Amino acid sequence: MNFKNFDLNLLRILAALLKTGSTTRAGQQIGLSQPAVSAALARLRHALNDPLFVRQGRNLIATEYAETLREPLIDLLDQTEILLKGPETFDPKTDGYDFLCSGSDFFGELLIPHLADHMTQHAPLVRIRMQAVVAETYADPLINGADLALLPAAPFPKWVESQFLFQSHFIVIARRNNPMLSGRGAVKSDRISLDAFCAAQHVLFSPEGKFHGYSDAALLDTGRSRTVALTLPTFSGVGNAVAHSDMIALMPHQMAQYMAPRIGLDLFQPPIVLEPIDLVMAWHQRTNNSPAHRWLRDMITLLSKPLQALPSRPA
DNA sequence: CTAGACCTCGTCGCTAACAC
DNA sequence: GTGTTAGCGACGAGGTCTAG
Repeated sequence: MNFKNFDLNLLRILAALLKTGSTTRAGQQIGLSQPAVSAALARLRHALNDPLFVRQGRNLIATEYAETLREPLIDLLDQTEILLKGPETFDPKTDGYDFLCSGSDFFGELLIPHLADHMTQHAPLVRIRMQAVVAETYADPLINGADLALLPAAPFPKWVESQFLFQSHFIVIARRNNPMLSGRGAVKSDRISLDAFCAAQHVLFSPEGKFHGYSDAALLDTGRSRTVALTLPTFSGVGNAVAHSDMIALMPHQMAQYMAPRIGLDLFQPPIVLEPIDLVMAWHQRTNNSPAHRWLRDMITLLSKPLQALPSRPA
């Protein structure tokens, strides 16, 4: 036989014939008419160079060769069916999976600890590698193999799926009793004056090391500008730099409220209107139907809900 | 009940045009 | 250069009918 030309669909029909011993019943079992099964049997006989079945009264009796095929063929088809179906479920209690996630320390500080807690209790065999965002475009982590990227909403390519998680407002952070601000009449939790904002040196979160953030464009609309003296690739680095200097920074309100009591920061409303940013999770379309990936996305969605509830005005 | 004759229609492979 | 889509013809699977 020539395996290259062999129609593997005939194996399904042969298995049905072996099970039923009748072209009529085999057809009923697999959804073909009797003549169609008969024709398929003729093709099988020609391809395998064996009569396969000999008619005996009202039944077809399998030849010795056909009998040798019975068990391995049925096993093979059962295994093929399981293979093509793929995993239908993911049980985090018993199934393992290694995920690669990409996101800033904003997520590392505020979201991942809750995920870690959930993993120890409910998903002991799941492992997550969290990598920092260092990317030219937001789709880069997914191109480079990340299963999930946590990042600001952006115009993603068609092959990227995304889901909104929560919104974040930028607020100003400064070290406690920063003389640059207290001398200018700023009161904690109040709106910082535009003059004080522009006079201060700024720390900027920028994984790419750029000296311009999205707030600079908004500032430019008012005809003013600021001085970015330092950029850092992590929000915790920005917070610490501000806590140990007279520099100030803009920071997502959830992160600022998390860090303020820990390292001694005062929080202020910015002097200009800054549109809130949408934080999303993004993933490659190829993992849309993966039960394991869906479990992870559901967990991220669930655990990020408290972050949406945090008020944007400092207390 | 099987299997051959004949018919219909879907699929496959090839080519060309087009988009990126 | 590569991938996608449309158009076309050839082929074959599967249907009905029917003889054995």
